[in-house]
Amino acid sequence: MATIYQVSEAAGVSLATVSRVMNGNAKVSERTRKKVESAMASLGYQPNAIAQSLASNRTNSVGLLVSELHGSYFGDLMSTVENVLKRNGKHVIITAGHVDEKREHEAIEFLKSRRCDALILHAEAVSDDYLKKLVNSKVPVVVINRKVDELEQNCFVVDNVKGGYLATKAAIDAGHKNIAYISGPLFKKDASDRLAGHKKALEEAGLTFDSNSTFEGDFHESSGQEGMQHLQATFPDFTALVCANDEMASGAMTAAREAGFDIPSKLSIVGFDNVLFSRYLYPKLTTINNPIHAMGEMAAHWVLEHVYDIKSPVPIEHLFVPEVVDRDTLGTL
Amino acid sequence: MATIYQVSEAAGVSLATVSRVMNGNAKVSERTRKKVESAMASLGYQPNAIAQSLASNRTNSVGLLVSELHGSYFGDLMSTVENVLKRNGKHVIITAGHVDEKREHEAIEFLKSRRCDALILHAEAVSDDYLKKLVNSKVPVVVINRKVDELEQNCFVVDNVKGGYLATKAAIDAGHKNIAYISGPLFKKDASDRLAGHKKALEEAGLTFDSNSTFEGDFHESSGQEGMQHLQATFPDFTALVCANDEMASGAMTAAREAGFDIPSKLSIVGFDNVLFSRYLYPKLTTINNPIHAMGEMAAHWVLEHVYDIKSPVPIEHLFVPEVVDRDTLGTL
DNA sequence: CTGTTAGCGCGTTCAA
DNA sequence: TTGAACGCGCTAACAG
Repeated sequence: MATIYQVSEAAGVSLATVSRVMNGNAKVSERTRKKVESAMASLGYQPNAIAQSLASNRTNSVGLLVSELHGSYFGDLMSTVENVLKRNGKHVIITAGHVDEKREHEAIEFLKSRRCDALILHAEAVSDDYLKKLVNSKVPVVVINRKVDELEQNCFVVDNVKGGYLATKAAIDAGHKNIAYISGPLFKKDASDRLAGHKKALEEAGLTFDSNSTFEGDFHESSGQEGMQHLQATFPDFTALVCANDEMASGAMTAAREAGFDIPSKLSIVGFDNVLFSRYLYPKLTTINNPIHAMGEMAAHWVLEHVYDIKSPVPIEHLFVPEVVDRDTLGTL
Repeated sequence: MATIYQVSEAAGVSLATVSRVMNGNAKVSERTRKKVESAMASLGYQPNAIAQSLASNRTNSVGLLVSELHGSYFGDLMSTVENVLKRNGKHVIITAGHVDEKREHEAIEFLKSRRCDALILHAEAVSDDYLKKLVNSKVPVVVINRKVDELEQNCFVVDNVKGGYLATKAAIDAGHKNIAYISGPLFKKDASDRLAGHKKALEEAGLTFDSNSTFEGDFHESSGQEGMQHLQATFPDFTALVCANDEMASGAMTAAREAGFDIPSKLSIVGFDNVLFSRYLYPKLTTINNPIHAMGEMAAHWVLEHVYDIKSPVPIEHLFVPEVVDRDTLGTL
């Protein structure tokens, strides 16, 4: 690996001059520029990003924390964030927190130790206090899918209460009165918010909420199956089932079929998130769009604007509104 | 951000001593270790990984190139690689090449500029020559899902010919004689290999290959739909359809249903890859297991062993064998 | 066991 | 417009 020093020797100029043509910030005469450039080319010179970072205190890379590296939801998130950042010459360093406080913490510390210029976090397990400290430290931070008090300007969230409301409202509008619900793990804010929206829609329609109509799942497919089975016992007459995410909806659909229910003639199902595979399901899942794509883009633009002085092409917004994606699993009664 | 220098001052020792307690490689007396550790704690010291890397020429991070950051296939790959590496204290830096020669090249150069200790590449677009040069340069490299001549020891691949063979063989064994095929883009080695396997199985069973029975897709869901429609015109009597990956199989299933074919009573379908969502499909997709998980693990172990001297718990293998995953979309004739 | 001293490869003053 | 010199924060000989 050639170094800047060898280039300077080959070009017969000083080290500083080579640095100047690399960064193009100071004046360099056309002639010396040519000399340097051809020297770089013939040596196959590539700057050492590590050394550049140490000297300039800039890494041109932003850290991204997700909960998992697999799954459509995070795939979409990583993909969009990387896209807009790379388009602007910035790189992304991705880590996974696995929804575990210790591991999330470690992942964030890793990103900090790599001196990322900014952090984009989908942090679920770490405390609000920790996030506040982080935001008040040197490194610019934004948080996705989590609203932290006093940090509104750093958070990008979807209105989960409204999403939950819309899902159940759609079922109600289709004529359903006995509506079961499979929630996510309720210690998670998004899960409890969605459930709150569900209750609100029920109430508004004059329907009473029966605690037997709910099952607490874990956002994974298998708990959708479990939930479906459980609910058949505790709340046998439901004609519609709202699930707090698409994975569980998929599991519920499987269980429903195994129990002999045709969808949607015998049972209607509504999901949440609108992940990619929801349209591959059969019947195609009616669900609530979680604008993860838009949130990821916005977070990336925030970073570009606040850290790299690259103005965002769109106004920065922090609250995103979900909407119903009407497909084939919700039937009218 | 406290530096090692401030810690040394606070602890009343030299800079080198602090370094020693951090890295734990040289002897340090219990007393001074305590002093240093408490100084580090009270200052909230965190080593600057950038500076460490520059000085030690070690980054403790390995670069991973995938084609896309989304999709089950790459999700699985990233997830497993990260898991085994992190378990051994190494970090992963992920980049995407988007199956484009220029972008793959840039992504790899980025990883090199970050001085990754090793590279794990799922490179589809870059040339064999480039990969050979890379392997012969300083940085250790392994390639996933691509066999490069002379680089067998650095490649981890599944036997795609055999996979294609098994898929079609399964259909033949179930009594099918008119078997259509939707391939991937044939300039890709894995796609053409799978097709070769298909032909081999046909031949072996005394069935003649009809070029009208094949449609060249692009591995995406939509081309599965197109393929299905196309084949109904060119090869109308097929009772089984083999697809070169699960996404296209999913698309074909949708198209088949829209055309009124029941699966599997009227039409059998076999996929390839066994990605996560293949079991969420209805009916659950019969497919060929692509041991991406095993390959990812193996690649990670290779790196640990060759670069970090951490012996692999399992013998390193380079060729993986696919197998049939028997589910619900293949019916007997 | 501990301290001193060179670098690692590069950016950035400050002079010239 | 260019060069010399210093420093970024840390590791790694080499002494002691």
